[in-house]
Amino acid sequence: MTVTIRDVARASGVHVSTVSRTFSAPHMVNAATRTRVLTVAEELGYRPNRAARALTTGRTHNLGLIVADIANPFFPPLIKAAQAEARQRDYHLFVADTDEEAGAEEELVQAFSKQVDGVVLCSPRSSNKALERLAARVPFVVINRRLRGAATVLMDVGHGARLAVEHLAGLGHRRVALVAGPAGSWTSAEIRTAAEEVDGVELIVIGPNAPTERGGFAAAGRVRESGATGVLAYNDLVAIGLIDGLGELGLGVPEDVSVVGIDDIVPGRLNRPKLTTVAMPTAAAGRLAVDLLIQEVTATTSLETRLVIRDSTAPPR
Amino acid sequence: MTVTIRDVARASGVHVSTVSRTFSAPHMVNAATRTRVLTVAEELGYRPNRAARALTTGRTHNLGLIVADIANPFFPPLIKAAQAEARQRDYHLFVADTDEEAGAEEELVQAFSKQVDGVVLCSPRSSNKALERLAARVPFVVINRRLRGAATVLMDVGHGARLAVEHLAGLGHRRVALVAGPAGSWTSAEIRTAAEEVDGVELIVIGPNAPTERGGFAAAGRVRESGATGVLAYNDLVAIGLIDGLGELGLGVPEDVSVVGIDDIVPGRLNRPKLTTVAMPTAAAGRLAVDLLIQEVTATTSLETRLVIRDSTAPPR
DNA sequence: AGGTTTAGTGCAACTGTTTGCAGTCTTGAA
DNA sequence: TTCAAGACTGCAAACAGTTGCACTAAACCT
Repeated sequence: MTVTIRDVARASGVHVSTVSRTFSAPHMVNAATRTRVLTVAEELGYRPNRAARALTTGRTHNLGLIVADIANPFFPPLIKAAQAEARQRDYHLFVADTDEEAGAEEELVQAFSKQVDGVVLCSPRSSNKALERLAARVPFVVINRRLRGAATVLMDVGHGARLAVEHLAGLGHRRVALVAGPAGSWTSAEIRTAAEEVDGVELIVIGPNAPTERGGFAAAGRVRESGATGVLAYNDLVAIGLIDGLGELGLGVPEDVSVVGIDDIVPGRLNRPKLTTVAMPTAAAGRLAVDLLIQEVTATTSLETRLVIRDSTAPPR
Repeated sequence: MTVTIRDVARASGVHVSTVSRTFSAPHMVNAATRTRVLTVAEELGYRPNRAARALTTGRTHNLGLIVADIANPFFPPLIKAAQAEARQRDYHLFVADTDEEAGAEEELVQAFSKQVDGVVLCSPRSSNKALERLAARVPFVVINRRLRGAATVLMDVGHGARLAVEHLAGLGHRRVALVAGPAGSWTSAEIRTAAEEVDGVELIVIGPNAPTERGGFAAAGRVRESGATGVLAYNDLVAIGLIDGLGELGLGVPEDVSVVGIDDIVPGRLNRPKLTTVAMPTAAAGRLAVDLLIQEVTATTSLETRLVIRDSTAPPR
């Protein structure tokens, strides 16, 4: 029923090894034979069996991608780009989701290990110890986490945060609130130190907060009390929640207070006012991670972020 | 380096077939031997090689999932659920994206075919002919498309649309606009016929429109001209765009006109006003599709939709 | 006691490809 | 004309498992 390399060999009068070579090392076979084999293969509808190939070569041409939550709007563009890049290079991509549990990461990598040539881990929560253990099992690249010895792609949030605060300063804001993320978050720390570096504005840090819409909503009161006219939120979800919360308190955005988010997720673009935000190069990160994996290079890359100015920022009253 | 079934066999003094059986048919091996083999395997860090297993059994324990656009907010919850279900049943899930091109579907299934036990196709755009051709290659189940002979999971948009219009009618709206989707869309037709069945309201169909925010935005003018006080949009993106467009024309939602969307995507929940919408059971659909695939049953299922009432609907002036 | 079932295990063939090695046949150079 | 060097191609042994069949020994019947 399923047509194998042997069928093709028989039908085209050559040995299986020749058929094999016309697919995996075409230059080693005579042009005439090659086209003959190719046409016969086409007629018979032959497709190489990747499992068999994997068995001998040890390479599966599969990659794994592990993220915290597929449904979190931050990830889909990254997944999409990674998938596209993989496919273009004739790889297939397994996607898995830890549901925000650190333990699941290790378990997933284990499960993947015999089945992929490498895995990309997005913002892994596992300890360094655990990650080193995994490195022994399967090559991987991490996104958004510093980890020496491993291939890494970072997005330079710090730079983006600085741009954001400078943007606010440029509009004339002198008191800027930073609605921070969860305690212990690398990103949150990065944002804070960058924001503090900007001259000419007084920075009030509010937090820690949950990295969600509710977190932003809940922070609205303290933002008002702070007297800030501009605010940088930990991410777009927080920004959206904050704008909502400020609205409840009778403060309009951007008339009364300017808000800038981070991430540039779809809901921010659809929000009213459209969110001014720091765009994270998630697609580029996904692509790059896949490339690094396939080419087996260990490098640390830092991707530029940029500020997208939309409607949630304006000069202060 | 990599530990195989033979290593385990040698170390535990049994034949490879016994080791094989302790993993794939535990009941066929004596309890004592089984535990011995198991502990030895554990010590050696043995993991069955899925490629080799796939080669002999013909089953890969992999599934494919093909959607139009991973980054479209409609899909991630479905992908997430499908992935979780697959993993729970010891399957891995390839995710791929056609980027909205019908041709890519067939190509992708081809590419997957030797590598998966089945694939789930979400709202496939390919012709019936093409799909039948694919059915010969690999088992599949389709989501959101009627296709006789294939396992199918449908979401009953029609019912949801009816509920939506009834909701508007119940609030007192007598003139309701339907901002339809693209011409030739099954969903759009379904929505329309269901909406027309509701008594007591006059339905004005506006469209076809692009199924995007811009499509909704562009339709705002015609909605105003129609004199409708309530509108059912083709989906949440259209609804969000429409609300924006109505705002530009000086019409507030829900004060001046009520809007209900379809899909219940995240951006709708975060919108202001929060969108009243027809919730599609995408997660359930994803789970069910992989179940059907794994159990190899050919069934046609129709999943209930429900109306989620939030802030974009109110009684007319 | 003798025959039959049953549980547990070993044997070896098989899955579809790759690849190092060896052989054949041209070609080109000396 | 002879020899070396390529260019192709065939051979057969892996790769890491699964599984039908045969075999042994113990347990179960009459």
